[in-house]
Parts: sequence; structure tokens; C-alpha cells
Amino acid sequence: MPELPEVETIRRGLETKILNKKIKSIDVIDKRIVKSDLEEFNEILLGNKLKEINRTGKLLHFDLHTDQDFLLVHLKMTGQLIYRDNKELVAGGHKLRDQDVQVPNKATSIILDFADKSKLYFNCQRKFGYWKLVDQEELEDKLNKFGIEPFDNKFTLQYFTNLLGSRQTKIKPFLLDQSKIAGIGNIYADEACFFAKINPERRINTLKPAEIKLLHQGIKEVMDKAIKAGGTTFRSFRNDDGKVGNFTEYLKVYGRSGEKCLRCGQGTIHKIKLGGRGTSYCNKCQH
DNA sequence: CCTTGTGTTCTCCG
DNA sequence: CCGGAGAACACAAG
Repeated sequence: MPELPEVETIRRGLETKILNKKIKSIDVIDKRIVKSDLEEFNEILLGNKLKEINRTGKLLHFDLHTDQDFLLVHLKMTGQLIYRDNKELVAGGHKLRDQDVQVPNKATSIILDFADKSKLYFNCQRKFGYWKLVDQEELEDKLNKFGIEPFDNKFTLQYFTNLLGSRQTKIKPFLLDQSKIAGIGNIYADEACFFAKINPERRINTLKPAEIKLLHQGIKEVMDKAIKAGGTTFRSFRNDDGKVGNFTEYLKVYGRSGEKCLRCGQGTIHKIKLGGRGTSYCNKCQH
């Protein structure tokens, strides 16, 4: 599941590769992905250049060379953005090395061809992801709906404490709310709660200041380490080179249900449903 | 029926 | 009665 660390991994990767390259052709293989008028989509992108790649939460937004034009790309659950340079081009597409994703493949939904013969492939197995062209106003409307970025300097312990307030709601669904904090998804919500030794079902107004401090630290630390490891590949995540992320081996609770707790050695990782989401935690050391 | 991110809809409460 | 909050549900495809 691409969450903040995975999307940031892709953003950093692509930033060194596709900026200011002329888009020579666009192949929209699956029209469902494009949420703009297809004709207009082609018209604006053809011959254009991507000037900047930004990320807010789990959403990528490309600043196009022409004024007032922005491209939103959301990976949702299974989206991949894979870049291949002209050296890897063979008949029928780009051939890959071991453990890589081969592109194009049956999940490939959009292909951008750049003037230097490099290509950007958008793969999306479940077709939930989208590409959408927006103007400045729509971009701002969209971005304004997001809460604070966890790595924003303004995201201090005090800010987090104020944000939590005296709500009675359970902590995990709150962490997943993109309008409060941007970019936390199911994996890092569970991992941050584990870090802070907090049961994901705890009501916010029962959290002690020391627990809030640990949770604030956990959100930042877990995602910082995940970015440094190039993200988590649980199922389909690949970086812009088509490679898996290495944070998977550091996961403490996500995907470990039924296994012994790696911290206390006594508890077992339990899996429950919380707010409609699978939720994993240690029954012994998370209170 | 499961997976998760997100948008919509509903209810509740002040 | 309005607005916000939060919960519940719907939807995407395999």
C-alpha cells in the first residue's frame, strides 16, 4: 500500500529522471484511469514538460511547464510509476533484470514517451488509481483538504497534542484521517501505535501526555526510517526503478498476526477489524 | 469475502 | 435548524 514513505520514494526517484523532458507521445491503455476529458488530457500533455514533482500526503502533483496546468497522480492501493531509460528499450517495450517488474505488462494503464526515448509506465492492477489534470484553483482546493505533513516543522508535539484535543474517538481511525495528518495509511498507523505501546482501540481522551509524546515520535520515526529504506513492499509496491522497498523486514506488527511479539517476546500479534480496516497489535505490550 | 484509500451519506449532538 | 464530528457504508477489481 503506497503511503507517505512509498509515494515519497517514487517522488524522489522520478525527480532525477523525468523533469523538463518533452512528452513526445501518450498511450492511454485504460481510459478509466484518466479522470479528465481524454481529448483535453492528450492535448495539454503532448509536447509539454513536467517542471516539478510534489507530494502532499499520498497524492503526487506534477507542475507542468505551461501555466495553470497541474497533473494529479494517485496510486491508491496498487498503482506503480516505473521509469525506463532509453538504454533499456528493446522490441515490445522495456525488458527488465531479475526481481524487477517487466513493463509493459497487463496492469500497464498509461505510458508516457519522452523525447529522449525514455518512458514512464503507470501500472495499476486494480484500476483504482487515477491521473487528473487540474488548474491552480482546483489544485489548491484539493491540497487544502489535507492536514499537516508529518515532516513539516510545524508538526510539533504541541501541535499534535492540540490536534488530538479531547476527542473520544479511537486513536487509529484518527491517524488514518487525511484531513488531520496527511500520508498515514494502514501500515504506518499500526506501526506507530506499536512504537508508542498504544492499543489502536484506545480512546484519544484516555491517552496520557507521555503516550502522546511517544506516538508523535513514532509517527515521525517509523516513516522516516521507511523512507530511508525505500518504502515497504507488502504486496504490489515498487519504486520508480521497479524494485521492492526494504522497510518490509522492519515491520513489527503489520502482516505479523499470529506471530510472537518481537519486542516483549510474550505477547502474540492479534488482528482485529477497526473502522473497517485490518488492525494488528501486540496483546501484551500495547495498552 | 478479502484487501485499503477515499468519497459519500447518515446520525448524533450542541 | 445548522454545522461539525464521527461512524458507517459504498466503491474500485481480482
